[in-house]
Amino acid sequence: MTIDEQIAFIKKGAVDLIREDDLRVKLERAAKTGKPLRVKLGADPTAPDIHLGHTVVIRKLKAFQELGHTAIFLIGDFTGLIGDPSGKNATRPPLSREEINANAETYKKQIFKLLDPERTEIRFNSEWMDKFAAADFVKLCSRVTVKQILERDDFEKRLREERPISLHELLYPLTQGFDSVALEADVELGGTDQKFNLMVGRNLQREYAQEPQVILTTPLLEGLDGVQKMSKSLNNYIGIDEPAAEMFGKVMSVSDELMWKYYELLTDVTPPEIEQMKASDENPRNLKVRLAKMIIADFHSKAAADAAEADFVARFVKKEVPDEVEEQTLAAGSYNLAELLLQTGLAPSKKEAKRLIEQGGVRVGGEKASNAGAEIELAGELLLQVGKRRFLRLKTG
RNA sequence: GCAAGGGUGGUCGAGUGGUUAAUGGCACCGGGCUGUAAACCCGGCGGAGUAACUUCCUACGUAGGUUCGAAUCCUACCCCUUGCACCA
Repeated sequence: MTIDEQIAFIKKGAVDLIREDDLRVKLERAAKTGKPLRVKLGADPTAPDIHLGHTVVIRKLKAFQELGHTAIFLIGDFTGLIGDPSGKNATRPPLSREEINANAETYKKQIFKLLDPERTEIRFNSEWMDKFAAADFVKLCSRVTVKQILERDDFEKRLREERPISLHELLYPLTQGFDSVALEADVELGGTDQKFNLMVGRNLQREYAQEPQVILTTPLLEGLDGVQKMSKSLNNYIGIDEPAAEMFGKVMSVSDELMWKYYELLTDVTPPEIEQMKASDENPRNLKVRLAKMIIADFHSKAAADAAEADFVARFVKKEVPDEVEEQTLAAGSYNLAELLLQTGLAPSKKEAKRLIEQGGVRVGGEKASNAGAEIELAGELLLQVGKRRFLRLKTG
């Protein structure tokens, strides 16, 4: 790839690139000297449960890696003690070393679905911050002015609204910025909400006589609802550990409109190709199927993607029973239907079981059940279905 | 420590003595329709028992109290937010 092509590849879907010229210089030098760039991405040490929203920026890290550069995945175990100021959370309870290590392992397991472990450094900022004496910290603080820190939007806003800001919150951007100095980062990635912190890193590096890092920010990805950002707490996310079939269904439930953004941020399809698809009169459903399969292939495999599609078609389009059905074994005999649903976990309570039956959502052996009090004779195999997507094969034993 | 405001079901948020398992939105579940687990429409959405229900139990921060009756009033306590004071 030429340098221009590399830049285009890196820029795709990004919001800020500061500065493109600096990036060009760095890329050219790396090409000439053969010395890869050090590209940093910071993460919280709290329970990692990566979803597609997080992968937008991770894919950028991957992009650099594919161009031959070094990915640095920084786990902010020290900064985690502060917590990125959102105006809401104060100091967080410190995690134990064991918890941090366990979380780091989970991170690795998840990010290596995308990244190449051979070319990824996993680092912790406690590595250098724990060695910081109070005097060192004072020195660090002397490198920036209060005014500079208060420029951060949410600080500025809180100040204006006369809401409190704890002193330690001001230290967060500073500490994160210093990580870039410690790591000698050439590039730092982050979501748009990280822009200020990334800029502080740039400024601090200048203070410490390093070449300032290039910063690249990525947009927040909307979740399945198409409105709010993808997040676990809003339950509108697709987790990268989810089964392929689950991912497929979730992607298919994304609106036609949002599908384009997913193409842009979650695949390597180029902007011209995306435009071409938009212009074609292809059924959007088929384009969405393609999207779903690409995403699944990243986290599972091509084969799993094909299987997920087949399963989806069978289950929702043809309304067939899927190939793989969970099984449970019960003693032969007579069972009250509502109780059976409760016992097998298909319904959380008897009342819910009755509701499901009354609303026509339950099938027993393929037949729609209408009587919640029905006695079911269990001998041999019996297929239970609740709704369109929950199946259970009962066996006697 | 003082003062003010607040703690309601998965969530947000009404309700300020009596059809209150508690309006409404969101989320979620089932059904219909469809190119889709989209949109839209319909139904449901604490639990238990019943053939059924104007049945029973549990629930509005915690513990008591007033009352025929309280999420709603009183007392104590806990927690959250904000301001002030103390300190400097």
